[in-house]
Amino acid sequence: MKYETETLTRRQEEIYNFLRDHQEHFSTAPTLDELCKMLGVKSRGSLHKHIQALTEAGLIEPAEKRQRGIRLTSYEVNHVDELPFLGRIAAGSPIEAIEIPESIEVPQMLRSNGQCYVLQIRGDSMIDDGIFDGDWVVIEKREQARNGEIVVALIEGREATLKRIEQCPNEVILYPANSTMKPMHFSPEQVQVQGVVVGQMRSYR
Amino acid sequence: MKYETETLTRRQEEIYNFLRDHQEHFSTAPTLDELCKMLGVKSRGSLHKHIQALTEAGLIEPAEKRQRGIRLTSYEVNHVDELPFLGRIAAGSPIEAIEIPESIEVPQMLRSNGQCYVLQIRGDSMIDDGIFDGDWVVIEKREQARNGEIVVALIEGREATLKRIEQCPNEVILYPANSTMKPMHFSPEQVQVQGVVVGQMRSYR
DNA sequence: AATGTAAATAAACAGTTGTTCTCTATTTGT
DNA sequence: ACAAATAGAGAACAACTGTTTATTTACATT
Repeated sequence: MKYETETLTRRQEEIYNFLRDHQEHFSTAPTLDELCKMLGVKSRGSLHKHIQALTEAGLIEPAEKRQRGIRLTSYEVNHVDELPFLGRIAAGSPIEAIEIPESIEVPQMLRSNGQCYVLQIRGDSMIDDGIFDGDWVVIEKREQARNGEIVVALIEGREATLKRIEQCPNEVILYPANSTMKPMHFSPEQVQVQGVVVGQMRSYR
Repeated sequence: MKYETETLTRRQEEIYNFLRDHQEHFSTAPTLDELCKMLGVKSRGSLHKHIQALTEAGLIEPAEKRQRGIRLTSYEVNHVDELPFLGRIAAGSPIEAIEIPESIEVPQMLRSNGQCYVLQIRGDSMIDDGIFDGDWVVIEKREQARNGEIVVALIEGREATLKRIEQCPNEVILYPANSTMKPMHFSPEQVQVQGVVVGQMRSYR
């Protein structure tokens, strides 16, 4: 007998996609019987073989206690409502990118219609605007900003900071929201807007 | 045979409290066997009678599909992506409840394992703690708080506020996080903790 | 001393669930 | 055209789960 190939068969992929598409509608981990009904399969044993293959492929895992249904691996992580978590941002340094870009759950309310991503705040430079060390901010990727918006600004192509921006014809002023720091003045060429803050989240645990 | 009294027996209350205290630790709905082990009961049948009584009392409900464990009523509120949005809270007034309780999307990261709900902030009394007018806060329903936590406190049974709490044997101090306001001192009987802040969200649009 | 209630144990039952097996039909590759 | 791979049906099995019943123990009330 041959070793199993590590690629999925057509039907296995079909079933996996079904599980992915429907995982949101499962209140509890689905049963083989339930899945059979939904997939139109009449034999529990038939389905079991596919489920077993997917389990060995690491895409699925049985609910821990036995006899308690099947769920996708990292069930809650693959939610539709996730944005890429790109890294941490501290005043005066480049953005510290995450090696493996993770995902982070973000409610619809905290996003804009544009392309968004998430950064975590390092430091207290925005403390007076209610953005604290450790907070997550949702950034809409955008090159232009309106005056008064909080932006991810790249200074001299090196440092990245989160600041409130005021743009005049000949000058760009970045206001740190921290009474112990002073506004910084630049020429328009020195400052490049990378995105605008549209949401913020904090966990107290 | 007599009709069942509507009050719980000593043991029923004991078991109900156990379930309440431990619901956070259940990843899936617990089984009678599992509960037996945890409670030190050797017979599944013994426990079943108590569970049945609690179910009739409306405090517990069997997981929908049969053969899938037992959960507290409204257990799954914590497992969907939305939490009930109960109303707005302003310093010095009762909570302004929403007529029809809506739902609001809250990421897993911003919740605790306990029962949670969402309030929207009115006013600037927590501005120094980074909680602004219009922000949403995620509250874990809880009657006890640790010192330093931000709580929803009911004062004299009437006013509700969001404050940082310090509890001494003879005194409860509520600190508004706003330098223009002063800490308020109460006797322990005057202040009732209703919940603890575990998360916060803000939209900039 | 007699009685009733609460609580626990143990055994048994039926339905569910995951698993394994054999057998058959269909598709695929050479 | 033939063999291998894939897919499904159905049966059978053991473990688990909720439920019921009979029996015993402890305890408080009368």
